[in-house]
Amino acid sequence: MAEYQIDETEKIALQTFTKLIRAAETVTAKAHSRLPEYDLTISQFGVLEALLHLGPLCQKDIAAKILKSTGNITQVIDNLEKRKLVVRRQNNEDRRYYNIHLTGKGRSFITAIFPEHAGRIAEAMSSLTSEEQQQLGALCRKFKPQPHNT
Amino acid sequence: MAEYQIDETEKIALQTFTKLIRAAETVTAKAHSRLPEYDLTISQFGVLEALLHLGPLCQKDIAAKILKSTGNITQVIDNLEKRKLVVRRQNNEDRRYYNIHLTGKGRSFITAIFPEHAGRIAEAMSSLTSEEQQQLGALCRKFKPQPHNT
DNA sequence: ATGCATTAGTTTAGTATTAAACTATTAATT
DNA sequence: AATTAATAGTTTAATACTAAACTAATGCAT
Repeated sequence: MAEYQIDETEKIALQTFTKLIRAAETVTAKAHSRLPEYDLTISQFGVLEALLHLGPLCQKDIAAKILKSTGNITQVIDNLEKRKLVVRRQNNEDRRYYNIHLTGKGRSFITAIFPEHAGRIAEAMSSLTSEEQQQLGALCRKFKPQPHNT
Repeated sequence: MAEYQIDETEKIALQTFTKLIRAAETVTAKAHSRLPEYDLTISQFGVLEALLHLGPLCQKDIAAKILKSTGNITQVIDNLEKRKLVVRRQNNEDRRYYNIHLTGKGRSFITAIFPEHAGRIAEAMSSLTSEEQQQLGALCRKFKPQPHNT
């Protein structure tokens, strides 16, 4: 009986795990399908979106926000800076930090494309009613992320 | 009123989307944290697991199963074959196909490590009760995946 | 039968990503 | 004040992955 319990619990966990991963993959694939048209990677988009909604951030915070390594962020910011969508500004109180700001060009760019993107996400999520989405969100919130180590 | 509805719907979709992605990321990070100790990538593990539970598969089916491109599968199978964990066997009825088989070594290897891996997934999922997991699974199942194009 | 289209798998070239070693700056300890 | 530790960001080397062009085999059409 106890053995059955253990096996059954694990079986449910495995099945749910697979469904969760596949759902996430399905939805992200749809949500990000048009980013190449804007010449943006998912990470680049994530950075611009974060800066738009949260204001200037240092690279470490950006890394935490979009779940990537700081080494990767260096390159993503490099690429965005080359296109003059963002700019690095060294913090004068603590010169280890660079605060990353949207440029005017960057702001109008992300402002212009964000609504379409949001619409695409909403569409990708529309397999669920808003009520179901809230249930899903409530369940997902119970997984506490561990801080990234890099 | 209609306008409010639209915005509210989209807002919920965006929030839920973020939570879903983060939950998937959190759980996979925990679940796969020890794979490097077995000298396996996530994809390699996925292939071995699929072969163990589903029997021999052709590369296209493997690609669909682990959500990667066929070009990538070629390389993953190459690497597993070098380590003599799997073997390619050309299908004689249709010689375009290679059926990928676990070797004896591959089978005992994956059989040995799978229980630990399953335990790790179960642990990662243990933020939710089995009932909650089943609710989560039921919600996730409503997202219908689109077939991969490559 | 001969060409056309499709399909499975491979190759190639390029990109995103990471871990780990490194530099530069700041904070803490003695 | 001097040394040590911690922190933000960069660099380096390596890997996983993809898209797209390609090869080889099969099925279909006229």
